[in-house]
Amino acid sequence: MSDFTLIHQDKSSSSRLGKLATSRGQIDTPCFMPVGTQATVKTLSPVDLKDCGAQIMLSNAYHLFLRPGMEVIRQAGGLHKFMGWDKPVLTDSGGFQIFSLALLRKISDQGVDFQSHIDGDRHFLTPEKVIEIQKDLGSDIIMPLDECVHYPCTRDHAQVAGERTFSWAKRAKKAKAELIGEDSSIQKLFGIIQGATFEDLRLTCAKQIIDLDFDGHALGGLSVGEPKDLMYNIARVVLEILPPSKPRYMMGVGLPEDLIEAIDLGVDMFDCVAPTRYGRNGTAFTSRGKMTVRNALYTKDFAPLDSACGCYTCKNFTRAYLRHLFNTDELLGLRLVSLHNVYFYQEITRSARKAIAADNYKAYKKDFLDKYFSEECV
RNA sequence: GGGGUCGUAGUGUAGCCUGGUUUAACACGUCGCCCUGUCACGGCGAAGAUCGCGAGUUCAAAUCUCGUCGACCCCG
Repeated sequence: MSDFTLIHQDKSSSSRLGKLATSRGQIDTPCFMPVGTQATVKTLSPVDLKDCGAQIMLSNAYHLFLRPGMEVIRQAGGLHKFMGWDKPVLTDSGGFQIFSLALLRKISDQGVDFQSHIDGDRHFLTPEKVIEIQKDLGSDIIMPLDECVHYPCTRDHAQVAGERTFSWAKRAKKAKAELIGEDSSIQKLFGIIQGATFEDLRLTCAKQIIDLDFDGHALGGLSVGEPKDLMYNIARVVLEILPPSKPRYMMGVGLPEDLIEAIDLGVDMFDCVAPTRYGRNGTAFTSRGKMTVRNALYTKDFAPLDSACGCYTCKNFTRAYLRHLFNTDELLGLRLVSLHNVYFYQEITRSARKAIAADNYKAYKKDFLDKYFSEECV
């Protein structure tokens, strides 16, 4: 019996409705995972997240390994207890940090020699070590160490990174079997497909990863600066050959329009810092597009951020008030807009699931994008 | 009446002593753009000032001199 159940395949698109079973509850897909790198989704409490409808959150093995360190997490009784979140958690391995903190690393086939961005201490991360860390974290879905490349990137470099990612995937799979066991109901291990923007490399990587029989498949290394049509094209090409019986996770994506596009192509899971980072920087995502909350335009605007939204922020506060909070550097502003944005993202997946169930995804998508990119602001 | 301090973008200031390297700087405010597996309450940019007004000195004045107007302070 698989932990992932494909409930319905939309007849108007490649979008799918599914359920992913974990020991901490089921996740309806398509789903969006708010990012809580430091064992917290910045400014939001677990109660806030649940109120938004978040079913799973993402955290990060690399960051937690450095701080507070695994001894603290072990003594706390695992990551869930440590941060007071009892729903599923997916942890990223730190593969992306190799990419984003590139100045502080040396990659070899054996692993990654990192210098901590916090105190300069050196650490050596291997595929095995990363599995061990995530075992101790106790996250419900764990990710193998991978190598992400920048865009643009040469074919040779992309090929080397893809091959290394594959060889690390094999080691991760083996380490998981040895350290945690084969039982996927405790912790699932997804395989990450790299290959940059080269279709043939992506397909090769995908086939290799598929053969290793992971619990799910992840598209890595996308949305790193490549044009959108390239990103969607690569996603489409890879998704076409992924087995429908397993969940597909598009790592680090994306903006609202990206979710809408990728769901159309058959992606089931997403994570992105956008709702929280944009929220902290004063941009709200609304059904009518992005809104820069601090603009003077809203000084005396006593409407909610989005009149179509049912979140706590929209039910209780006005644009004028939120603008005031940002203008005065009050912390509540960061929190209220982050809350709204996370709710908005959850609402996208909720309504997408409804549309898929009704075989109506294409119409839903068109309606969403028409409104989102329409010129009317209010 | 006498003496003094000060007048530079919407606001608050720097520059003035030791004129030119000033396309007059900075902060806040205003406006715009950016952020995609978070070293990120972050990053980038734009508009906005005939330097109170007038005259003089000088090759050259926000800067020196004189006058004038205005604000404030002290002494009568």
